Amino acid sequence: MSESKYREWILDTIDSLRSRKARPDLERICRMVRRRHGSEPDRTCAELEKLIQEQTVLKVNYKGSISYRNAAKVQRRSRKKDDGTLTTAARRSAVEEASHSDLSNGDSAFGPVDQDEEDLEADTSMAMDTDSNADEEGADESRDGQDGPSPGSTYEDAPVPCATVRAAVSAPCSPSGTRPRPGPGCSPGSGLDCVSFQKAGERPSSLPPSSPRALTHNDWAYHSAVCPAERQHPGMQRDKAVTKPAILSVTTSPGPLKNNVKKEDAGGKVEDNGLTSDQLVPDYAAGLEETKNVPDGRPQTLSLPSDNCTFKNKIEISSFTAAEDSLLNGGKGDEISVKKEKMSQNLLQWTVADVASYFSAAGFPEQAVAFRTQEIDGKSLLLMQRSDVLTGLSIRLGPALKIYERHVKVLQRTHFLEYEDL
DNA sequence: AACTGCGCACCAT
DNA sequence: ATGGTGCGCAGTT
Repeated sequence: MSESKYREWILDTIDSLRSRKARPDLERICRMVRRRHGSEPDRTCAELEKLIQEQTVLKVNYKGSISYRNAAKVQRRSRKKDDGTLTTAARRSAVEEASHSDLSNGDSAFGPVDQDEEDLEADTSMAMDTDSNADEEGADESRDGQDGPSPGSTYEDAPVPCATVRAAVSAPCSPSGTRPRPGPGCSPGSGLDCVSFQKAGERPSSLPPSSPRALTHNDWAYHSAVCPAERQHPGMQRDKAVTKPAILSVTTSPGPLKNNVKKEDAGGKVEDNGLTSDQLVPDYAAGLEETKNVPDGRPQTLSLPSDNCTFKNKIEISSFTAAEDSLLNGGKGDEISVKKEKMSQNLLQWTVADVASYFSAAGFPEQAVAFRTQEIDGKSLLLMQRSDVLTGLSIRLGPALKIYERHVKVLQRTHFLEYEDL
């Protein structure tokens, strides 16, 4: 219950700061939320993390510092102009495209990437990664059950990652000095630090190695969504030991699939990059760290066995979707089918949060909100019909069509096929 | 002291 | 050229 409230508060705050031409950074967001609603910075920070994970809020690195964006707005803006001019059809795609790109771009670069389906897929997969992170979120919010690792504090996790990152980078967080102080309440030296230090700009170099989605341009940008590692970050502390696994899982998702499907591009790095957002920043430096753990930085193909997390399933699903497309082009199906299996089974267990995260990750953060609002969980998703998606969610036709055709339908088909087989 | 408004330079497209 | 972003500073609460 408080979650939605926080979502509102935070998005509102971000909008507010933006309109004031002030950078919507952690400190300001926390402060404003506290002032307006009396919420403690720590809590705000934690909630913000969740929003980032579900991509309701995008964390980006802009001009050397971290900023937070209202995902919904970012999307729209990106091609407003075009919209007006284009035909309905065109508009539609434009919008969609925009959303995708936005997701990845996060920042000022709401890229007008109109590539096409391929991009979509790519984005999707990328996004998925994000989801994977959501680990905690899934557990916490939806609390499927078993997994909830620990009642722990979500927010605590954030700090850790940062610290990690910091270490990796070697530069302490405060360097820039631009920012007076880390965050209001969000654990001192925690997420904020990471951020600030990252902005320093050195990060880029460190990323390259293994980070799947190495950032390519601008600043190094990574984003929770983007970085697989992220999920770790949430639970990093406790998972520390499991760090690798997490990574793996990540890999499992989009990256791997892709790799599997198209091994051609050796490295796979290329693909990732494409998707990559310019400035999305993953809070969790964990990602980096993880990356580091893996010496060769090669895409770890192992699939993570852990089935405990719901995310994983999610990820796979998404991957699957993407993979499916890839298949068309001639990929290998074995792996996919396996994933498919997992995914379909899990679909029934998806919670409302899982569904929302899925669509956010798939490049439809704005529409994901609608799914959440309508309380669509995995079971409901299976029952959705075309008209439900197109008109029942009150979302724009363009995204709705794509969501139905590329995601809902695919998920349903996969799910039911599985059952038939069984 | 904290908050707000905004001109203007930056940056990406 | 266009448009988003946010620094830095002045005004307001």
